[in-house]
Amino acid sequence: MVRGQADFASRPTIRDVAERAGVAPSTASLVFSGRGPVADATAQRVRAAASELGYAGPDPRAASLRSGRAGAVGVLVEGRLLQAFRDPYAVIVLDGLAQELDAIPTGMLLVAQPFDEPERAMEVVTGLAIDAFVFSMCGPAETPVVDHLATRGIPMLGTGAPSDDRVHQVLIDEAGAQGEIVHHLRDLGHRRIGHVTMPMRPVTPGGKLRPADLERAEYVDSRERARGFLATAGRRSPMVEAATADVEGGIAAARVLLDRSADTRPTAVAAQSDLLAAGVIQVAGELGLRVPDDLSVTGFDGVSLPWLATPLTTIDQHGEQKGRALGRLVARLIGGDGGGEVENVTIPTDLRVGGTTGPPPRP
Amino acid sequence: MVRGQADFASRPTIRDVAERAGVAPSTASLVFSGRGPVADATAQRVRAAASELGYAGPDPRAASLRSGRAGAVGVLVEGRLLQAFRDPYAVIVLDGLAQELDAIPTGMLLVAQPFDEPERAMEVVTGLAIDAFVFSMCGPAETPVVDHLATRGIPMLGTGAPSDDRVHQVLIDEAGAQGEIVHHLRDLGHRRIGHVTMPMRPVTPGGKLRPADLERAEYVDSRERARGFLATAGRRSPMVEAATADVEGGIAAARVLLDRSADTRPTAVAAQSDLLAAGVIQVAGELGLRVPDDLSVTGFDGVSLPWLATPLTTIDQHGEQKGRALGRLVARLIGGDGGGEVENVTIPTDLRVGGTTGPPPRP
DNA sequence: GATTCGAGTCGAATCGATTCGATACTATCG
DNA sequence: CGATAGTATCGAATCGATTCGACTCGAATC
Repeated sequence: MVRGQADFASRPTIRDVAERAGVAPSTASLVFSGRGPVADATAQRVRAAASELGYAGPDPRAASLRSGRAGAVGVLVEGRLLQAFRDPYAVIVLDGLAQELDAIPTGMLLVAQPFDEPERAMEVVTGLAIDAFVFSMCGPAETPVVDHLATRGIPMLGTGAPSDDRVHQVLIDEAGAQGEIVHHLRDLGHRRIGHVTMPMRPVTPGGKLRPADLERAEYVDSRERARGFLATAGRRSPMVEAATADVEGGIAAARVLLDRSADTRPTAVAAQSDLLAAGVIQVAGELGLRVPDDLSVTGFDGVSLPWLATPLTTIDQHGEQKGRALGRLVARLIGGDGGGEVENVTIPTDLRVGGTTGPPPRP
Repeated sequence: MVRGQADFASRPTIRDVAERAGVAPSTASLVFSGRGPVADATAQRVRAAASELGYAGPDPRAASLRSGRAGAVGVLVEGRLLQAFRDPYAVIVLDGLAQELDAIPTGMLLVAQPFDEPERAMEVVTGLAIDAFVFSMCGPAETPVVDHLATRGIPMLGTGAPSDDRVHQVLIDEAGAQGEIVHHLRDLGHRRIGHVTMPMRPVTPGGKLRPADLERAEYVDSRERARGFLATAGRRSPMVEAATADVEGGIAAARVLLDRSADTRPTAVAAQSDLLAAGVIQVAGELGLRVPDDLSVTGFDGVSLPWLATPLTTIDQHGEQKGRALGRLVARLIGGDGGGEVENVTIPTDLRVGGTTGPPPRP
C-alpha cells in the first residue's frame, strides 16, 4: 500500500515549536491562544519557529479535548437540505444565527434528520464535537437527540420544538399572530375563511383537518397557528393540511379547500406560511379567481418572494432577529458565565398588510 | 457566581463504565466503537453499566484526538448565507454532498467567508476539527484557507476554485457548455447575441465588460463561460457583468444590455445562470418584448424555478450529481486507503431546450 | 533595606478516549 | 496429541494540546 508523504514526516507539534524557540510548550500555547502575558520578543521567536517548521497552529482536536470548546454548534435540518432551504424563512433564521455566531467565532454544523428515520441523526450527533445545539427550524416535539445532548451537558436552543425543559426557546406567539391576521380578514368583512396549514407531522398525506386532529399534531407551530385560526375564525371553519411546506403543498391544499360552489367557497384563505400562500394564489389564478377581488389570501413569515406580483398580506416573524436571538443565547450559554440563568425569549410579530387582502366579493 | 450542577458531579468517563462492568477501558472502547470482537455477554454488561451511570458514549473530542477522525467536513460559504442559499443551484449541490456524507456518516460544517474580509474565514477554520474541506460553490481562485489546510494535511475539494494543485476538483466544461447553448442560438438564426455574466470578483459594481477584462477575473467559472460565449458568439458581442448572482443582478445587467434601439439590440441573451436569466426575462417584460418571439433567453445550471411561466432553455449542470461526486471523493480521501491517487472528475452537462428560445424576430 | 506586586515563564498534571501488541483460552485439524 | 487458528480481553503507550500553581526577577512602595 502506498502511503502519503504525511506519514513519513509527521507534522510538528507545539512541543517541537517550543523546543526550537527555546521556551516551554506552555509558553508557546500562550502565544497561539493569545491568553496570558508573553513578552513580545518571546512571542516573535515562537511564531518564527512555527513558520520555519511549517506548524499550522494548535491542533483543534487536542485543543478542544483540553479546553472543552469545539468551535461549532450543531444545527438540525429536518428532511433533505434541498427541501429545507427552499423555504426562505428557514434560511433567513439561519442567516441571523450565522451572523451572531461569526462573532464568537463559531461554525454551524448541519445535521440532517431524515423524515422517515429520525434515529439516523443520532449516529452523526453522537460523534460530533459541538458546544451547543440549535433546533432552528421548528421540528417534531420530541427527538432522541435531546436526551443524548442533555446527558452530554450540551446546551440546546429551539424555536418551539422540541418541547423540553432542557431546551431554551426563542418563541413567537404563534396562535396570537395567526389570530391577528384572521382578525384582519374578519374586519374586512370575511365570514367564510379557510385555513391551509403546514404539515402536522414529519410524514403526512395532508388533506382535510378537523379540530380534533390537532390533538395528535407533532409540530407545535402548525398546531398553535391552527388553534389561533380556529379561535378567531370559528371552530367550524374549514382547514386543510398541506403535505409539504412548500408551494406545491399549498397548491394541493388550496385545490381541496376551494373545490366547491361559489356560495360555500371561502372568500378568504389564511395560509400558515408565505410559501403556502403563494400556492393558494396560484390555484386562485387557475380557478379564475382574482386576488383580492374574489379571494383574499394571507401568509405567515414575512419573507420576500420577489416573484409574487403583489406583496402578500402576512405576519412578519422577523426571522433574522429570531436567528440573532438564538445566536446570542448560544454565545451566553457557551460563555459559561452563569449561563444557568437563561430565560426564554419571545420575539414580537407584526401584521403586514399587502395587496392580497380586501373586502369579500358581493354575492 | 452560580455554577451548573454539571460542575459538581463531573460526567462519567469510559474508565468509570469499564470499571463498573468489570472490564478494561480498552474493551469498553471496543464495545462502543463496534470494532474488534467482543463477547455478547461482555458487551451487554458494558452497555448496562453505561446506562446506569448515565454515560452518553465516548466523548467525540477525545475520540477525535486519538483516532484522527472528526466526523465533519468544512464547507465554505462565500458572503451571507441568505444570499448564497437563495441560489437553488448552490443548495442542490450541497444537497447532493449531504446525501453522500450521510453515508459515512459525517456532518457539514458551514464556514462563512465575508466578501469584504475573506481573512475572517481563517479565524474559524483554524479552530475547527474537520476531516476534509469542500469549496462547493465556485469562489475566488485564491484564498488563504488553502495554505492553512494544506499545512494541516486536510484534503480539499473544489468545483473549479480555488485553483490549486492541492485541491481536488469536480469540474464541468464551463466554456464548452456555454458555447453549446450559444451555438443553439446561432442555429436558430441569431446573430446579435448578448451575454449576462455572473460577478467576476467578490465585490464588483458590474457593468459592461470587454474581452480584455476577463484577464483580471477572480471567479474561474464566470470567466470560462464568458470565454466560451465569446468564442461562439464572436468577440465583439456585448457582455454585461451582473453585480450579484441573483435575479436582481440579472435585472440590472439586462437593462444595460437591452437599452438600445431595436435594430442594434441583441435578439438573444445568454445568461450565465438561471437566476440571471429570470432577471433578463423580467426586464424583457418591462420593455414589452415577448419571450421568445422578440427575445430569446438562455440560462445556465438547470435548476427548477417553478415560478417561471415558461421552462428555460438552459444547460443542465446536474448539480446533485456534482455534489454527490464531491461527497464520494471526500469519502475516498477520508477513508485513507491510498487516497493519494484521486483524480479530478468531470461531470457532463446537457443542453436542455425549453420555451424561452426561438428564431429571431423578422426585422 | 525589606516588602509587595505583577509580568513573564516553566513543569507537571490532565483532558478522555483509541490503538497496538501481548496473552490466555478454546476449537479445529491432520 | 501437538500444532494452528481464531476469539476475547487486557495494559500501556499515545494523541497534542491547555491549565494551574509555583517560581523568578526587577520595579515600585513604604
